[in-house]
Amino acid sequence: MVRKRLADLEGLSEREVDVWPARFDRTHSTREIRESYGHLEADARTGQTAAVAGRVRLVRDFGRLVFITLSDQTGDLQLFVSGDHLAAESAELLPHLDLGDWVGATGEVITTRRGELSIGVDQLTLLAKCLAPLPEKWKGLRDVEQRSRHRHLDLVVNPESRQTFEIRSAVVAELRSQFHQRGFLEVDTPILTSRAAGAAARPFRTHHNALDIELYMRIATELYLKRLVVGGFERVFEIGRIFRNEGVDSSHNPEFTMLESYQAFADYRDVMDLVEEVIPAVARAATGATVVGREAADGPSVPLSLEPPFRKVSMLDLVSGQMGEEVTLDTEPHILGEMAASRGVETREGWGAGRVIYELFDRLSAPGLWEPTFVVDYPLEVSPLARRHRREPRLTERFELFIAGVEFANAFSELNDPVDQLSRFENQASLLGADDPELHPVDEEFVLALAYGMPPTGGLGLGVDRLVMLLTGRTHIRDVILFPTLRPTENPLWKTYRRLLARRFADLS
RNA sequence: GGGGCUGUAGCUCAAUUGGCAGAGCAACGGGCUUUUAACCCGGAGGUCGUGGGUUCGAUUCCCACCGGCCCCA
Repeated sequence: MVRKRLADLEGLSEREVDVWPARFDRTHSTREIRESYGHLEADARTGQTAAVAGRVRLVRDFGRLVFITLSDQTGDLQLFVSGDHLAAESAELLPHLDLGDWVGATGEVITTRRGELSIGVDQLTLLAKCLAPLPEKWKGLRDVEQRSRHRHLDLVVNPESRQTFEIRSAVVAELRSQFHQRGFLEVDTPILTSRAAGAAARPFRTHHNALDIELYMRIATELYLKRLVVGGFERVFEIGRIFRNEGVDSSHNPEFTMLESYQAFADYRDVMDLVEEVIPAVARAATGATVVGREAADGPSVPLSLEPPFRKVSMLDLVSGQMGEEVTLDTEPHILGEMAASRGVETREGWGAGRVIYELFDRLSAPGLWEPTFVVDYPLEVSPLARRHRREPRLTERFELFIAGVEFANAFSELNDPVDQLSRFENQASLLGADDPELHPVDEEFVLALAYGMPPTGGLGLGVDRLVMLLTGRTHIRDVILFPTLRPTENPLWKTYRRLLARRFADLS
């Protein structure tokens, strides 16, 4: 097949047709044609000439008359190609036209007898040859792995996939706009760092040759951004790729996109207000609504409102409700341990009440949080970068936002006391165990920065990929990342193609 | 880490109680001037994921391996 299409191409170039033209003067997108002429009756002529360009998706060939469905980024349009009206050079091209070819078409805007808006083509130009066969036209490309692996084909044949990434672009654009509007300075902090810090996660390691040092790809942007607040940038944010050397599943990709923001003189209550404004604004900008359809695990799509105010509930109240009896930081550890064990939640020797309560929350309560919910006041042990709660020092001023059982945001009143911060870092060692791969050496530069004084600050981390999933109804993160991380494989087409293309290359030289 | 499912033509999928491998679309040849996933006729296309084992015979049964999907931890 490739051989035949290459032969077509050679045949055309021998007839002095430019088969790889450098440009084409398009006058209209297919959408513009539809918008300007969509109202026409059947069998109409407009006398208006237009030039459109796109990929050949369908061909209905009647011999002397050919209908072509042309597809560009904005939609589809029919080409009406009658042998009687086609310029001679274009007529030569027609028999060599294949599904998938990029063409330009010039002619009158008309409708057919059946009323289909069309271009009555008199000039047809090959813009680029499709040498490889496109996926099947009915079912397209279904296999989820193939769709991620060959994203270019997925985008050609699956319009809903194109739409997903258009929404993703709108989400990122609106996030950026929301933070700029509020006076946040957008910054870029290092991806290659000398130590991975700011989260509990395994980093990717790499090596810098000239400096001969180990480098780690960032697992968070948090510590750098807070150093900028120390430096006097009172509002900063970064939308950036984060890398965590961990497993891949429906909500985790080794590289993903996170927004982090920090604002001086604010606490976590202010950050809640911010999130309540930003999330609905982004939803409106990206989808036109603040209600999304979300499929329950075992049921049909249920509408989910993103309109504020969001529910606010403390972790202790939530866990108490879940357990059916009051749970506090003073609840005896063995009682908490029994609660966990009787519900199949594993705990470890030496965990304090806060750690066990967090585990109960994470395993039992969080998955059931359907409507947008701020869970507030996290135990100190699981929040090493958050300020102690102003009324209960064993808790922190921290919240996470849950929607449809998934964590979307994590935020706190930032810890700015360098003494407390250092002791928290050093306690992590005893908590995680000295050989835990998620344990990182203390970031000295960060602690020293705090020693110069960081104003009270409210910080936020927001998962961009998960937000896109929510707004597009996708349940797998790989559906919202253009090129998700995959095990490399050899494309079975490659051997054939390489041989054929190489032969053609040899003929040319 | 545990469990379940899965890999067959370029794509989407069948079939086989172990006996010549099937369809639609795409591609190829032919026909057709109003189609909408056009239609009609014809021919072609396969390392049945890889490697072993059992068997007269394995795509099918068994084992291992390589991918992938889902659920649980």
